[in-house]
Amino acid sequence: MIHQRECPIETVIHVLGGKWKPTILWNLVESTKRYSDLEKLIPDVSQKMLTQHLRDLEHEGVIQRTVYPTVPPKVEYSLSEYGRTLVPVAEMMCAWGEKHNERKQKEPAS
Amino acid sequence: MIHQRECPIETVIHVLGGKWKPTILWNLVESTKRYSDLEKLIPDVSQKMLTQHLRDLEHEGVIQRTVYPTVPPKVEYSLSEYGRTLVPVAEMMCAWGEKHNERKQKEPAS
DNA sequence: CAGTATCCCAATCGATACTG
DNA sequence: CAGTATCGATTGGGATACTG
Repeated sequence: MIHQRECPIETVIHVLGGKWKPTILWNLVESTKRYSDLEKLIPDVSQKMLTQHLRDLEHEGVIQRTVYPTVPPKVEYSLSEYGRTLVPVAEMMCAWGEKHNERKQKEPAS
Repeated sequence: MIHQRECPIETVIHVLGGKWKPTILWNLVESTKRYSDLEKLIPDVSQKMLTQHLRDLEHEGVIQRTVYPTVPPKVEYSLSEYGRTLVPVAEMMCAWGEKHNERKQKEPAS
């Protein structure tokens, strides 16, 4: 992947743009969650995508991964302080998205 | 494509998430542009993608397409009033994206 | 001028099976 | 419990050629 991002909007889309990334984010806003919690909270996500998205978000510094070296293993995911700076952006996107969805329902023709 | 959008963030990503869509949007914020203007302003976009993205944005109601039935044809694209409601959202995304890009440059390690 | 049409490659995502 | 590995289907995007 080329890491010249002319447009910073693409950066946000890159960070948030994965099928389950927004959902993961919302779930971690409330509180820290274990891997298995996220699996239950997001029933339709495959293990592959959940793991991949968690790794991506971790790499971007948005979430933190904490491993407890116990048997069986315990891994917790939480929003980092930095990740919380993304929340207002996500909320603004969410607000526009909601209005847009309503609008599209009202005018199927145009 | 399934049009159930559980998360409205995905809606925004769907509207703005195409390789050249943000760029197209920025170019239309200033003023109305002709198809050929956009081709010149965005040299790396292929005709296929430019046309496709313009159609997408038009379908979402973000831009307006005006055809002048002259020979040769003249087609103008402009941001709709509705499309302008998306600009503040895009700007907020842009601001976060810029900071994020700076951050990533500063800490290549972690 | 403003597009279409076609072919092809790369990335994304899902399903399934397996493991420290 | 928390993953990894592999395969295959779908989608996004680029290159080229052609048209009302």
